[in-house]
Amino acid sequence: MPSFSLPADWPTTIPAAQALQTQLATQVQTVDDLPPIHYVAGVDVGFVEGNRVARAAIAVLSYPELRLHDQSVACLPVTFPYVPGLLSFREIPVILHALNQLHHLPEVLLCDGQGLAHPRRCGIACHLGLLTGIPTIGVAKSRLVGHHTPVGETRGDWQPLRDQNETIGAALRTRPGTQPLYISPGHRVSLETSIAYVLNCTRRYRLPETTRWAHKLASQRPLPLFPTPPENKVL
DNA sequence: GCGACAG
DNA sequence: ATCTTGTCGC
Repeated sequence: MPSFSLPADWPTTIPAAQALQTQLATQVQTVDDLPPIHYVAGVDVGFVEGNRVARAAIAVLSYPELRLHDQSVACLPVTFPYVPGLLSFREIPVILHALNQLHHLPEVLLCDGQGLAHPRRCGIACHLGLLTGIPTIGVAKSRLVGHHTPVGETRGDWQPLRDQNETIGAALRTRPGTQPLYISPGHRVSLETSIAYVLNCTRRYRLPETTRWAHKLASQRPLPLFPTPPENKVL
């Protein structure tokens, strides 16, 4: 079993978190450096208890069959507010906890959110990739930064997502008649390869099967340890 | 000052 | 993210 942990100097303030992202961005690798892929995983985080507790779920699927192979769910009190651009500081602690409970680590991780397509080029996919060494891809349902021309209507059509005169990701049509997904490299994966994996993990829905499984697990009610016995009402 | 703003 | 019923379209 893996044992990833937070760095000792984990930021607790917004300025410190932003400074760390600027520094981490210099270490992000956007050229392909992946082993042969046999397992792909999706990560998702949900909130319960009135947003006071974060629940992370990871679904590991065989590749390219996309059959569920391993899974884990972890909970942790929330310690950082939601601030656009600082998502990783809110979600990574509980994600590491869930990763540590996996029996089999995937060779690539599809994250819910941006990778390179971030104001400081360090979205949650980059951050998680740097902390774990696992190749990561950012898969977001909406845009954080950057602009693009209209995307074609056919599955697989895409347009570069640009910001400050550089390509930071892609708006990808994974299903006709729905909004495009925003794909960007996390760590150790190129944009072209990121797009290919997202398409290969997507069947008949807008979201990849990895993300759909993780979302399902994260929003699922935990099974009671002691199920309520059937009542013995006297009628 | 105003609009934008992953989950 | 989460709160929530019905509803439009293939």
